[in-house]
Amino acid sequence: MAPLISAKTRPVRLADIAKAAGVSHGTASNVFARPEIVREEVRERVKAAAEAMGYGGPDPKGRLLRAGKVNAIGVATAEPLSYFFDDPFARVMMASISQACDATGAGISLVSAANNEQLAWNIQSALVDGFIVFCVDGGSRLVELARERKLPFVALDLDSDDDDAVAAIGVDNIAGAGLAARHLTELGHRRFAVLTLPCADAGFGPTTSEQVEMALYSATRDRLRGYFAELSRVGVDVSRVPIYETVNDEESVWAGLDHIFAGAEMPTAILAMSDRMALHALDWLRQHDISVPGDVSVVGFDGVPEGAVSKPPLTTIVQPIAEMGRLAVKAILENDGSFSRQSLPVQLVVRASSGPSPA
Amino acid sequence: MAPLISAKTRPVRLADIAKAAGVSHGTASNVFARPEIVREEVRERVKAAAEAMGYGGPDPKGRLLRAGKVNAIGVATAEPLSYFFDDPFARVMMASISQACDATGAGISLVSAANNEQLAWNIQSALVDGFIVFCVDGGSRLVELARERKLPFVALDLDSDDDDAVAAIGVDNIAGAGLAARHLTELGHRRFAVLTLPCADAGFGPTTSEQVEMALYSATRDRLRGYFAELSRVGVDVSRVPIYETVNDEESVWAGLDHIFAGAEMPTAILAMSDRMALHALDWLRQHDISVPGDVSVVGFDGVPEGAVSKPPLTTIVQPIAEMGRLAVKAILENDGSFSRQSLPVQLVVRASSGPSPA
DNA sequence: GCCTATGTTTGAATCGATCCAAGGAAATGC
DNA sequence: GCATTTCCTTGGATCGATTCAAACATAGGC
Repeated sequence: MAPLISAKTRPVRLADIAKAAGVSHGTASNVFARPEIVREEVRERVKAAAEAMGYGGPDPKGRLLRAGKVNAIGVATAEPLSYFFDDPFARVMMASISQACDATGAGISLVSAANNEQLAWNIQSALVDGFIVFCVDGGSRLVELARERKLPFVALDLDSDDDDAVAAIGVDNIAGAGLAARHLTELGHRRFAVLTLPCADAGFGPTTSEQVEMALYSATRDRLRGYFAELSRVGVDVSRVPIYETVNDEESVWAGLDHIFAGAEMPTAILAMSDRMALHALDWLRQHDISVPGDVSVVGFDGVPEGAVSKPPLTTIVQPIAEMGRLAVKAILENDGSFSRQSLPVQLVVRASSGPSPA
Repeated sequence: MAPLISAKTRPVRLADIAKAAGVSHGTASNVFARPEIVREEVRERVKAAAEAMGYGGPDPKGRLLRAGKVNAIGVATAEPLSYFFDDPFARVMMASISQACDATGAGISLVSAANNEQLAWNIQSALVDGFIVFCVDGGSRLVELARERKLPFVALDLDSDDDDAVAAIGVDNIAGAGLAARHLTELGHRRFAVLTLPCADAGFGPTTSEQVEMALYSATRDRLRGYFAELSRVGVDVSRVPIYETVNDEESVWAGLDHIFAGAEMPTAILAMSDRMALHALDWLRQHDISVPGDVSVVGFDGVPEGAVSKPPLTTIVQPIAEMGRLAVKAILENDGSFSRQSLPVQLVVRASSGPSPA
């Protein structure tokens, strides 16, 4: 049986087994890296020495420095690590990113952190060949940090205000939001409420379109612009449309609906900037015996799989998530130093959560 | 604006900016690692040089070699990478692992591969301080590879047949399966069917208990043993209980049920070795207008959150997934060279998918 | 016996940082 | 003015591998 590792002993190095086998370290290295070029007798001797000394194979730490390439891409977000496994949008995106990575043999490192300081350090010290940056929240800071590493990186989701030196893959949020709103106005809705993604730092509550305009992240701004452009077009007074800022979780969405439906004029349609919020909204409405789409219609944004099987199935704006993931990985791995910004089309998918306005 | 990276130019090194700023590399290093010990005037000069030359900060590749610690743990599985985001059990487990990592500031590297050869290389070259090994399939090979790295590692799920030099965290599968079976026998069921996890390499179809006994992975074996021990106890002839091997996806589960319900004696109860299979089974039964639990009861295994909201909610054996994740991370990070094997308790959670036997 | 071709092995250089003992300069004490 | 302390800076050693030109050995050709 191989000797157990002890916490005390210094790990065995290639040089140690080279000495033990009486060969140079160059030869020892070849035994592992290019076994075919070393004479069989020597090869066996080195391998035997390695076995006897409990050598764990060439340490990637050493190899890495020489080789330069890590062969892994980092996926970064300002959320805690568990975001990757909890959030429906993130999961679908990650699944497509991982497929692209599998196809090319690249690994994935999850980079993230609870607090801001930790995040900076984690990005600075991540062992990766490039970053894919999830711009859900705190996007600009994240982009800034990633850029400082001078490694290839792509931002997921276009920031229309960003300068063009940032490679990005995203969708046209204004057009998508417009599609969602138009779907509802065409169904006759005139009284709306909007659930927005986080704008300022961590907090939820009623907000205004001026505040949303200052949102850190452009998807939030653009989606509101898209909604309001369409609503204005049909004569809705957007200054009276309640906007509730959430943190994209159940608690804040429910608080938002408590607030919205406590108002004098109850909306007949809810525009949610993410499917996650929309799904939480459906739960709240069901619990309050408000019929969807009889009393209230709900339209989400993202196109996560859960939306297809919710009760009722969710009308939403579908992003080509798989395509975005594939393009992002490609952009990192085939990085040629050029920056590119790609905008992908979105699609309105009508399901059962939206219907004609009551009244 | 900082100069753009070009694919051609060799990246700037710490030594380059030290030279440019007219200081030693030692001092240059201190500017980034311990700025407080270098004189302000010098610090600014070096920082200015760094900025001017487009230096991306100390390369973690270099630091790593010196420091020795990666500060990341690898999570390995023999499935493709997307398994981490697709599979409900994996997701819950990963969420708890990531929480534990966040708490300690460690990163996560996903290690996996489409094919076996690639997998070996990926494990050998993963830049991690230790491994958590998901033993869903091909477990023993994975454990072998991880062990060869001589890094701390923990297998998730105990393999009762493994030798004791492998640290592992798992649940008592025999007892858990017994609990599931007893629940059904107490409800009066006597006609059963079993859906098993993969036994041999990739393939699905009817199988036998002898075949399952040869399953690569002990959880499969143990769960069947647990089921059959209980069924035998109440006098069921287990040799006549149909066993269908799936690959834990919708297609193979549905094929299994097609097969099982085509038989002469339709079962009144289905024992599924994972919630994922159980949930697919519920879908199949609903589509075939077979009432659950009126006609058929279904009991799963794992305790994933989806089971609580399925139609009907799933009776299952709940594993303490969060606890397992936390312990696994702790075992890696606080590795003191000792091996430990921990078996955690499971719990029967009765929901609406199980009821009294008809007839 | 000399020259070439072929196959192995060697040892120095390199990757990019951090650490540390030692040295130098300025400030303080007496 | 000399000794002591304090504060910065220096440059060599180190982390663990890979790579490559050069040295060496052996065999074969003539």
